[in-house]
Amino acid sequence: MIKTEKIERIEKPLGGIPEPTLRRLPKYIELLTRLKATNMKFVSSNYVAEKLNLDPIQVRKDLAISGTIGKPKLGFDLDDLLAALNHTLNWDNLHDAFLIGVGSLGSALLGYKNFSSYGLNIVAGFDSDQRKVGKVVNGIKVLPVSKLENMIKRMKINIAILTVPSEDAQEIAEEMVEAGILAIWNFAPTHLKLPKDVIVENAQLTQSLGVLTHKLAEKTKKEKMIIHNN
Amino acid sequence: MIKTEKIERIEKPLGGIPEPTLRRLPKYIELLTRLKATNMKFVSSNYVAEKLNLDPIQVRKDLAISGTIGKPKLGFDLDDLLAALNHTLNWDNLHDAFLIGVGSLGSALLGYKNFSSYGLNIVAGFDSDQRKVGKVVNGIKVLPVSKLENMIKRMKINIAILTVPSEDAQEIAEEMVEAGILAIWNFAPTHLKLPKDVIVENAQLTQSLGVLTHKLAEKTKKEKMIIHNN
DNA sequence: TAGATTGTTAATCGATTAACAATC
DNA sequence: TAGATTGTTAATCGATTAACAATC
Repeated sequence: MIKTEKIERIEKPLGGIPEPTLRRLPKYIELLTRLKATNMKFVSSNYVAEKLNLDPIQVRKDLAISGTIGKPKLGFDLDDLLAALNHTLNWDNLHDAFLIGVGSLGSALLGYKNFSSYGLNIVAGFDSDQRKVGKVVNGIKVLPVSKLENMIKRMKINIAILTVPSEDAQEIAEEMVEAGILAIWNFAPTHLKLPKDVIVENAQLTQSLGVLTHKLAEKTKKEKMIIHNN
Repeated sequence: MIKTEKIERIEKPLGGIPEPTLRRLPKYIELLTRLKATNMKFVSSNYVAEKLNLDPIQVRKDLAISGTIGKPKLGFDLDDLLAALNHTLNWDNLHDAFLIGVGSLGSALLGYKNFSSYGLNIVAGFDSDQRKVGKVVNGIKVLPVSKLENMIKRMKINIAILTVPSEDAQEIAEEMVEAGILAIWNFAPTHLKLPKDVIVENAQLTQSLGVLTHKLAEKTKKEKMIIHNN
């Protein structure tokens, strides 16, 4: 009994930020970065809400979790707010990462220069295709996947970007977990079944596409109904 | 008064599926497709829940919205269920789409053969770079972006995949809306401000990356606390 | 039949929205 | 000061989870 209480008291403040809030933070960061470039110094929750089509109260609640305190009548200090939000997402320091699967998507990601703004530093690519091994794609070397486990251990890599075909994803993921990987950013459209202490985030391309095609069907249906009602 | 009531009665059943449910549907489809390949004929909500780390009750509620009725003791007919889920997402018929921005990510997407499983058929690419125009990338022709508006109108294209740099995204999106586009799948990490009847789905790479890096920070922090407590 | 599984109705939980006092 | 904006506390809403009856 006493033990349970203790655990709850320790864990509660840690998993503190609601995931919907967490998913909105990058939107704030993106907007604020744009505003900063125009030399704006303060920004109000109303302004942010209007630009992002959100509710001002929600914006204030969201921004509050970063710990920044706004000034009545003025709003939030742009620099402070940006720094705090970036810190909340852990985007203010770099994490080395491996990318596994140097196909067309993997190569595109290797070429994406902006990952450093998001705390990500890709240090090597891996592929099982001998023809790709040894190549340098956008300045990043491609190594044989056989060396993956060893390199994760040796370099103490925490983050893996998984861009292999669906069929190979589960197996490689398990290997990496074995080697001590802490987080996997999964681009393969398949569910990875791994120990629950491993952080898995799915890039979820099919998810957002599904929402889009479904909404489109609804919209078309609705328009047809309106026509029939006239 | 009477008018408002009428609108509500018409709209309620249309926007019926909760978005969290909608976002889980692709996961079900992916799993069921794999099971189908093993010649399984029936599947229970418990089995699905176990494979996807979900709650069985939630799975049953989710599957119910597709209209499929399960058989007590047996579960759901795999083929029926798959067909119904694909229909719910509108993945059972093809939609022509344009892709705008044939950079490395855009090219990677042009090469992605599986979009047809998701109801998507990319018929042309567009780019503002004269050197890319005229090229054929993975069988898909690249046209000048100056022709975009006209082609959307002429071919009655409903879906656009937007893979241009952030700075250009808003302007091109507005152009496409002008031309009558109904839905935009946005890969640019910027918020598009458009009339609210336009369907915008963000690929949200930064969102999922943000969740990952945040959770990683929490995890590391927690582990440090545990060490200090020992 | 007994047992497994579905599907529905009710309870709980958490996020969003509203109301309002505090403050520059 | 008056007015705009913040931040907190309460109310509402919707999704998840629980309980249980129905059925093969």
